[in-house]
Amino acid sequence: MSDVEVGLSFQPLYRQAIELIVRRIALGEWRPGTLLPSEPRLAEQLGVSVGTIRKALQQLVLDGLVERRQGVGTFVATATRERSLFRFFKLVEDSGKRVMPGCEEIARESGPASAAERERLGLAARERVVRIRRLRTVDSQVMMIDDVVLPRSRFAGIESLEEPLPPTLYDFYEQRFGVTVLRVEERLGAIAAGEDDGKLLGVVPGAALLEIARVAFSFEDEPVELRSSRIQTGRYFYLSELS
Amino acid sequence: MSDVEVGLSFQPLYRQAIELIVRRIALGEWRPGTLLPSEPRLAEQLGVSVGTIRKALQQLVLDGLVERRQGVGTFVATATRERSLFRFFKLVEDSGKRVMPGCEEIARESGPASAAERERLGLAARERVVRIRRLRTVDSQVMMIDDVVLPRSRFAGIESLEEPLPPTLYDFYEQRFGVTVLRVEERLGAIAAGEDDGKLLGVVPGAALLEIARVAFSFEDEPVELRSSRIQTGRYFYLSELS
DNA sequence: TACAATTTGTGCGTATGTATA
DNA sequence: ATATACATACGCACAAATTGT
Repeated sequence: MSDVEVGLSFQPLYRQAIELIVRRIALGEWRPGTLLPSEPRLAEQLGVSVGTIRKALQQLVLDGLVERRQGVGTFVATATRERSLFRFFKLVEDSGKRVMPGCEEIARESGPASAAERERLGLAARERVVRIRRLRTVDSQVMMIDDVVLPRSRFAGIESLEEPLPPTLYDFYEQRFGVTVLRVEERLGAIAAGEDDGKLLGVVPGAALLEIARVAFSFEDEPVELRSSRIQTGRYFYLSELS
Repeated sequence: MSDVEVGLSFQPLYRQAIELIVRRIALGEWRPGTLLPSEPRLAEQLGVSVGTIRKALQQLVLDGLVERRQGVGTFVATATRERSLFRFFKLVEDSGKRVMPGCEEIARESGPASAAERERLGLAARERVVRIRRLRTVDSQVMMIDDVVLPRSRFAGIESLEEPLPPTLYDFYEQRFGVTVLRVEERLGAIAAGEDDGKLLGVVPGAALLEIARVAFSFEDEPVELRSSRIQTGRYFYLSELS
């Protein structure tokens, strides 16, 4: 076994391999969709055995960072529209069928970040954010209001794009701004509909809404998006599967 | 490679090993907490190499069915009170700290299963269920109402136990009835508090509540418990982490 | 305290099967 | 048909953790 002892923080070789590969992806050296070197090549480059590389890549598959196809190779995972939709979108109908809502953008503007936004996005004082409000519709009925908050620093110029943003944002973030969303945290609660939300959703003020407060994280657990969704449940549910 | 072709349904050796081990756990031959044979012994018993057994066991660790400790051995996973609490209990405070609520049982009775209950629990006509209602409290304030529905066939005699059931049920199910919960599905929505719930929770009727409708599954995806929780959010949130 | 036995964790190497271009 | 890539399966050696002597 090679000795790659690194001072106080010893790590197994396959962990070190994981970190090296993740770093090259995070730095943009291997962009989403890129074909990685084959197992023997990677092993040679890193000076470890093929088995060690295999173990590292298998872990990266579990983390969702790469995809492997037998006979083809290992690719950096991409946020396709399909996967972008269903990876983090957990709304289902009564029957259990996944909902695929339409989208209507009704506002987009830049402004100073609030204290709460600065804290949750890790922004410095006086940094600006872009706020986007969109209505999600099913059968031309509004079933959800989405409020997205983005740090302008990471999404430069997004506030002045002419066309409405596409329905699925994470593939758009990736292609347009090089921002990869790896993980989201959602806090769910119930709130009473306010005047505005009630009007948009077509419910009386005070009606019970499901609220999802999401923070999306990229590499190094950097928060890159805040999102608040308010949903008129009854026909739709948030499905959580735990094991 | 050994030929273990099984007619039309070929499976890799490590998959077959997984199935054999799972079966012995599901049948109760290896009960929770049991020390499994060592890797070499398992390999010998199943007639495969140690590496194949290792791959199988690693997958079972990911599935949460076994736990491995270096220098000691591999154990069938047990639903300890600790893990029973936090594995499927996703309520957190504003700060992100996990909530550890108290528990007060206020009703337990046997009755005929409704059509919906029969369907979701996979019961035959005229089968009976046991219904348990409990209040979950924080700082002597009721923050959640839990309604648990169990098939009497799997939990014989639970309706006539004298003492109130323990706060964490899944370890109790396991020790007392040999029922192992492997997975839960939860559907979350917002509802308006009714008269009864409002009184118990100390909120006005019509207030927004978070409702969690859970189905718990055991081996072979057999549903073994229904649970409906209604929560007064504001101070508490349901935390969902997706990656 | 020291030592030995046992068990899993890590790492290497090789051969063969299967899917893809 | 050939070459390439990942998937499966086998074997071995040593490290690290634990337990009992």
